[in-house]
Amino acid sequence: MKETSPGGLDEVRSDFIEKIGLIAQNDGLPRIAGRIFALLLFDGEIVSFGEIAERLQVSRGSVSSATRLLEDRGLLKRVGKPGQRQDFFRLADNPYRNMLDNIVTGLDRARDEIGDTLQQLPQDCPEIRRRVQDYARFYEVMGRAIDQSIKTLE
Amino acid sequence: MKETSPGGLDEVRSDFIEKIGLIAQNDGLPRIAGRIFALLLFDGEIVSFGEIAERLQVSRGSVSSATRLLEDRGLLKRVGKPGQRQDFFRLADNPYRNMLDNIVTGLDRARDEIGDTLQQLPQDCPEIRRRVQDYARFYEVMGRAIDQSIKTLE
DNA sequence: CAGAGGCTTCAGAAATTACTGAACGGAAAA
DNA sequence: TTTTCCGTTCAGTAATTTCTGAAGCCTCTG
Repeated sequence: MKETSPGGLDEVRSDFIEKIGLIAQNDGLPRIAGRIFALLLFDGEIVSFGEIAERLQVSRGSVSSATRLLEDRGLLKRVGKPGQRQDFFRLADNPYRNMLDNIVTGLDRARDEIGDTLQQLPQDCPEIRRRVQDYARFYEVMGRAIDQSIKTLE
Repeated sequence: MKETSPGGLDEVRSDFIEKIGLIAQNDGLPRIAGRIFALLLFDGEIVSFGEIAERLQVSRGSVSSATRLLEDRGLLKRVGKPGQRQDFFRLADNPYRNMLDNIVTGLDRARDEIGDTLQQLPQDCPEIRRRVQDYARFYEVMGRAIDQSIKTLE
């Protein structure tokens, strides 16, 4: 008996892929990017460009931009196969670590922007400065916490 | 000399408000919500419903939905003023703590959904299970880290 | 060199989300 | 009770983002 029985692995997989698509959307990524990530994560194999387009039923253009996005973020790796002209993809070696790095980068940027405001604030309004400082601290503390979790994860 | 000198406090404030509006948008919140939060943070005073609409040049409808959103998330507090029919707002007592709580809630939800998939996966595909488990662990570790940072912040 | 295969780019379509403004309902004031 | 003042709701509009599909370009193959 194959694993393609009704209510079996195939359904779990497609549910998973859709689920992660929504989570990605929630995190500000294109839905398709989440689905591709989920596909690679679930199957754990090297998948071709064309196969992604076919299995997810999306245009090649979408696959191109989504894979590039994921590649830039260090979530997947583009690999070549000898004798094959197509591009192939697999999960990056340390996708979660890279996700966390990306998050920390974003938090740092936010903190820096708030820091700029702080610097522009004259000394003679200490209450405002303190409130803005508290806000900056929020991003700083969260960034540090996530930075810490990178070590936990390894 | 008043603090309204050109290039002075007023400009820093409006820059700040716009900046936080964009950060909010980046975090998946309506821009207006971020602006309102920034306004209350910067001024540190109790501000009326009408004043928010006027100062930010947005419709009363937008103020209504954005303040409700921020209120639900525990970022601002709606208060009454004796002899005044208008609603007034101020920052919540512990806005950053509540922001972090909200983030942890979202992470927990994601982890739970992935956990559901894990439960549906038969035992005879240990590789898939391990990969999905790693993914769930990512959300779990991050959630714990942020939970930890709540204590740091207090 | 010609042809084919394959990724990328980009202009436009589709979908989602935010925002407005007017109508509504309720509470305070007169 | 009538009037006034406010906040909320909702239908429609605006703006943004995502996705598609065709044209373009490069590389490999024969």
